[in-house]
Amino acid sequence: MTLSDDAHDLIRRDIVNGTLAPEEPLRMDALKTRYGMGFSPLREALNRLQAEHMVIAVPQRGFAVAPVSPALMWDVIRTRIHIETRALEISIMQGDDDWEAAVVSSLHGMLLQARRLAEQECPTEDDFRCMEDRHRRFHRALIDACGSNWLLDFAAKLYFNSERYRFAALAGSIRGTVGRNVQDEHRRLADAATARDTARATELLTHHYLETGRYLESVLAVPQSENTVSD
Amino acid sequence: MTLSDDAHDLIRRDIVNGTLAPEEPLRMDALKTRYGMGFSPLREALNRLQAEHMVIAVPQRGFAVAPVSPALMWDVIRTRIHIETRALEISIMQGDDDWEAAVVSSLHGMLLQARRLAEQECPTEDDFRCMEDRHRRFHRALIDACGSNWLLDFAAKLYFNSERYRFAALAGSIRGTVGRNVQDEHRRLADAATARDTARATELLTHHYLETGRYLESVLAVPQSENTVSD
DNA sequence: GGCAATCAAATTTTCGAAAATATATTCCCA
DNA sequence: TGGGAATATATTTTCGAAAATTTGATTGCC
Repeated sequence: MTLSDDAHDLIRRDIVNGTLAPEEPLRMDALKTRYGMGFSPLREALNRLQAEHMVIAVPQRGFAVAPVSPALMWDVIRTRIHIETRALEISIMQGDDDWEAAVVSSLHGMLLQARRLAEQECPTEDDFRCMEDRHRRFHRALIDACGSNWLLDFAAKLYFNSERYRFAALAGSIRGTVGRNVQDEHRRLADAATARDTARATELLTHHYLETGRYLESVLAVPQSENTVSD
Repeated sequence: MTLSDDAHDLIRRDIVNGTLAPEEPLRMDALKTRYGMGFSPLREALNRLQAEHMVIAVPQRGFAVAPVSPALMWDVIRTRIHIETRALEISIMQGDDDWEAAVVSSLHGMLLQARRLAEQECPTEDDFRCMEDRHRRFHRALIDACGSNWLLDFAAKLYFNSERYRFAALAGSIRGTVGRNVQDEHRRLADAATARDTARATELLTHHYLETGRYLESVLAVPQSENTVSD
C-alpha cells in the first residue's frame, strides 16, 4: 500500500464524516500539514477522489469538497437503487453457497456491532468506524455474486457518496431509529435474498433506500436540532 | 486546462485506439519521454484512469493498461445497456425542444462525417478522430436530458471502455459494418427518441449494443497475433 | 470618486533529484 | 552444479524547491 492509497482513504473518510465540510476549499499546504505527507500522494488521491465525485477540481484553482444538496442526494439514491437492485437480482440468481454464507455472516457481524454500539454509553471513534465498515460489507455481500466488476464498482462509489448524507444527519445526536427498525430491515432483506425471493428482496432494498432518503431529507431540512438517525 | 488533464486525455486516447496495448506495463520514464512532461501530471492522470478502469495499478510495481477479454467486453456492454436504457427513458420523458434539437443535430453531424469518411480513399487521423468524437456526442445527446450526473458519468466511463473493443476490431481493416447498416441504426434510434417512443427507443439501443458486441466478438475471436486470455 | 493597471502575496502546478522498493545478476559454498 | 545470500541495477514513489497562475491590495490616472 502506497502513501497515495492512505491519503485516498483518509481524505475520503474525512469528507464522508463531515470533518471536511461540503464545498470547503482543500489547500495543499493545509492538507500537507494535516496528513503529514508531501504534495504528490495528496494530489494523486485528490485526482482519484475527483473521479469518484467526492471532490471537484477547478484548473489552477485547486480542489474543493464536493457539494451536497437534497437534489444531489436523491440522484445518488435513485441511481443506487437502479444499480443495486439489478446487481441483487443477478446475485440471487447466480449466488452459490459461499455467497449465502457471506450474506448471513456479514449480517450477523453487523447486528452484533449494532447491539454493542447501542449498549455502550460512550462509544469510541473505532466503534463507529467498525459499525460503518460492517454495514458497508453487508450491503456489498448482498450483491457480491452479481459477477460484474462495473456494477460492483459503481455501487461502491455510490455507497460512499450516500454515506455523506447519513453522517450529515448524524451531526449532533448519535443513534436512533424513528418509527422504523433499520436493523430489522437489514435482517428481512438478507432473509429474502437467501430465500431467493428476488421480487421481495429488490422491493425491500428499494424501500430501504427510499425511506432513508425521506428521513434524511426531513432531518437535513431542520439542522442543528436534537436529531435521531437511521440508515 | 492543466497538464494533468492533457495527460489524461492523451493516455486514454492511446489506450482506446490500441497504441498502448492491453496489459502493457506503463513505465514512468517511457511516458515522460513520449508525452514530454514530468512525473507529477502523468501520475495524476494515471490515478484518474485507474478510477475509470482504463489502467490498473499494483503498489510499488506501477501501472499497466487494463486487460481486455470477451468476458470483460460483455460486462461493459451489459452494464452500458442497463445504464443507458434507463437514462434514455428519463430523457425521452423529460427532454424539451432543446434536447430534441441536440439529438437531431448531433445525428446529422455524425452522418455527414460518416459519409465523408466512406468517400475518402485515404482518411487522415483527424478524420477518424472527428468521427469518433461525433459518435460519442450523438450517444451522449440521446441521454443528456436524463438529469442525473451519476448516470451520465457512468455512461461516459463505459463508453470509453467499450470503444477499446471497437478499435481493436478495426485494427487492419477500416470500415466495420458487415451485414448491417450501423448509421441506419443510429437514425432509427434518433427517430424513436424524438418521437417519444420509449419502448422502441430502448429496444433499438439495446439491440444496437448487443449486435455490436456479437460482431466484435466474432472479429476478435480470430485476430492476427497473441490473445490475452483472462477470466 | 471610479476604474484600470501594476505590483505583492498566496496558491496551485510542475519539475527533477532523492528515497524506497522491486528485479536481475553475481558470487560463494556445499 | 544448484541453491541462496549479497550485490547491483532498474523502477516506482515521494519530497521540496522552482515555475506558473490566481487573488488581493495599492497606486496612479481621468
